[in-house]
Amino acid sequence: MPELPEVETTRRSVASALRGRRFERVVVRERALRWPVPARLTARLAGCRVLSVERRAKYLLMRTDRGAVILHLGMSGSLRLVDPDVPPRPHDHVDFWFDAGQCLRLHDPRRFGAVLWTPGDPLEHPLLRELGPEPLGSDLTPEYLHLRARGRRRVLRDFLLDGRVLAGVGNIYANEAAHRAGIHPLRAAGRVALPRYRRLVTAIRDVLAEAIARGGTTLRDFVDGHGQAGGYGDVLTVYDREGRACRTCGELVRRRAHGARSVFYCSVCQR
DNA sequence: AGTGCGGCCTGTCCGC
DNA sequence: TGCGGACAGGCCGCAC
Repeated sequence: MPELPEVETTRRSVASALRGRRFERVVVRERALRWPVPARLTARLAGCRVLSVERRAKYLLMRTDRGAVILHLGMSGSLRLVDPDVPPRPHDHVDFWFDAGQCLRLHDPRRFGAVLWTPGDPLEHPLLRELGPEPLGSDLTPEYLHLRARGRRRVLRDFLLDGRVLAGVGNIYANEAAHRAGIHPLRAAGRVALPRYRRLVTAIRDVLAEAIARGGTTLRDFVDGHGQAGGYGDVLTVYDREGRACRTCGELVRRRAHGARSVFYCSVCQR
């Protein structure tokens, strides 16, 4: 579910409340997430001061003076700041309590998310170490993508979903960016020329930035740290719009199954 | 080395 | 109304 814009929206909505706070305790109601929530988290975290809340790809990093908490929202996860007296709902698996009474609560029905602790640099954690460049950073260039795609027969949509190529782009924004760039998402990544990768990089950046500006995409249940849904779903051009008119040319948007997930595109605008 | 798939989970929706 | 199956925003780990 949450892709880069939703994770970034979450980060922005909780960062100022958490920065400078000390962890008091962690309440784990369900340990069986993507990986087991580390045992004795309270013992490790109590007293640690939050230096910053950062994002890398779709991971949230709560850096402290002794290590970092790595959070992932998986397909169905969300984080909310809740008042101390709010009882947990089903699937509210983990509470992080802070010294001034704040509670950061992880909700994740499908339990594909993760809560991890690392005493070292979280960017060197095995799950993060091999990640490709941040799409909104200066490391992502048309030349980089073009080079990485050389000889690759994998379709563009899947190429963009590969975290080692590009960090944080999921199925919604890969489809949206391909549409904005006018490239068919099922075209082999290695058969896209450099000028089209220029358009694609611009499209990726613009789509992600606009999605962040609108607080992310809420298809069914995404909310930010204040419980607010995102507004980018209103302006999606192809994703989840099968049979509806392309906002550019009026042609009906098509959907095709590819691998485990759907590809959406306009057969007129995208070649 | 690059590629595709199974599997991890719950919830929702759709057709019968 | 119930039931089975498909599908959903991620991504690791494995077999080829």
